[in-house]
Amino acid sequence: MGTERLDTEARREQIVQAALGLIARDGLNQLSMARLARQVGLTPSALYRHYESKDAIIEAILSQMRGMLLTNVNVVCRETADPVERLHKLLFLHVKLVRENEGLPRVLLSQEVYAGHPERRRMLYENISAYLGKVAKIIEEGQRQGRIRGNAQPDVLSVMFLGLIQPAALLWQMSEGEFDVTAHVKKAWKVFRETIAVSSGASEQDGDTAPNPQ
Amino acid sequence: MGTERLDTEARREQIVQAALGLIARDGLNQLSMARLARQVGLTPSALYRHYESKDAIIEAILSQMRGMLLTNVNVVCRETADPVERLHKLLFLHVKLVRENEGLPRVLLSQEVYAGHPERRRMLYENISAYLGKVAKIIEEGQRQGRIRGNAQPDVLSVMFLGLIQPAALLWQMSEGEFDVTAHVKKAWKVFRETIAVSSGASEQDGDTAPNPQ
DNA sequence: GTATTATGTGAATAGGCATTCACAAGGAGG
DNA sequence: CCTCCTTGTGAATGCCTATTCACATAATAC
Repeated sequence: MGTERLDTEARREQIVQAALGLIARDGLNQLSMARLARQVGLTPSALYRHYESKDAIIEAILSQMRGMLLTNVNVVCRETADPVERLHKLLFLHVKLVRENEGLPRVLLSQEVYAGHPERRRMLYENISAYLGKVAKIIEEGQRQGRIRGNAQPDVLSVMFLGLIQPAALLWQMSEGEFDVTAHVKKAWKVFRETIAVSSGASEQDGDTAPNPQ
Repeated sequence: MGTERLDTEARREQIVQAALGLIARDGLNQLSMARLARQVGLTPSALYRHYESKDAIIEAILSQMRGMLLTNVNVVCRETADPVERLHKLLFLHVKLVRENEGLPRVLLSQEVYAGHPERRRMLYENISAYLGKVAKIIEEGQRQGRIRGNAQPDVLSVMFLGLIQPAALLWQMSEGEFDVTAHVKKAWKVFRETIAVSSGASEQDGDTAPNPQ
């Protein structure tokens, strides 16, 4: 075999990465220990030196995904203070994430990951809820600042926000790249921005509507 | 066994229904010929009297789903002529469909159905595209009638329309019914209606804004 | 009636699956 | 050098999978 000995920490990382690649290419239920082992250049049994079971590997994948999503939120919150701009940046970071990591929606939306695993299902739901909660927080702040219209609930808008990407990502994957996610999301964002913007004119230009930055 | 002899036409229908039920409960990759056979009260080998293979069964399921989606479009087009009301009704028919048929999103969004099947992938994509195309047609007509704002492309709005349901359906399934799809879609529709409505005041009431019907 | 066709059964096949275990060899500490 | 722990292998286990085939029985045609 390739048989380059690696310490378990590096191997674990390598295994998760390889798994994500395989899922991206062939889908989740095509992921087998044998294929995964071949991908990292090991024998199937060697995988058990680093992960207790296949389930443990999947859990590692889920954990990594949660990390990626929450990282995006942190990034946009650090980069800008404007709530609308935060949503804007977050949207396109999400698109980038999905484009560079096809395995992500394949796992998050597959509904096969948590078929017989109640705790895993609950964990996934709480991860997504956490993400949506942060989006809602951004929206809420925008409403307090008067930059986002107040006559819509933040949690409803946050789910609609997710709806800007999710169907587009699906179409993108289904069409094998034929459908242009980025182009669609750009246009959809434009509509959404006008939707959430306060009615008082300022639709295109960022201006002096926000008095205090923090 | 249950062994009530049925002609192949009735059996085929019964098999597809049972498969949908199993998928709804346990997910697609838990669907096996053995389980399916037990569900309809037959032996696995008996299934091959009515379907050539497991793939053929899955294709029958996909075909049935396309039928359900397109039926909804036809229903709303027969029930009302108003484009906005058509979208409204279609949205809630879709919710009803998903709620009564959990297997539908589990197949349509699973990305596992078409993993190694290029033609099936293409077929699914064309089905969804056809559905979205019809939605876009409705929107386009609304724009011609002056009931829907013209400064957004119908195809973009149609994907956004899908985005009103899809993430909500996902959350509903993930939370095992805890997340209230219907309530969310109601609120999301309200926002979306205001988004697509012509800016000239008439947000709630149907008015006399449209000069020529065709 | 008999012959034929449609629908069912049960056993068998061949392959993939996750997982385990006895063993080998590298690398570090003494 | 010897020892121990870590990381690898390859074979084996038991289970589940889709599919096939020889055979049985119900219904239908003549």
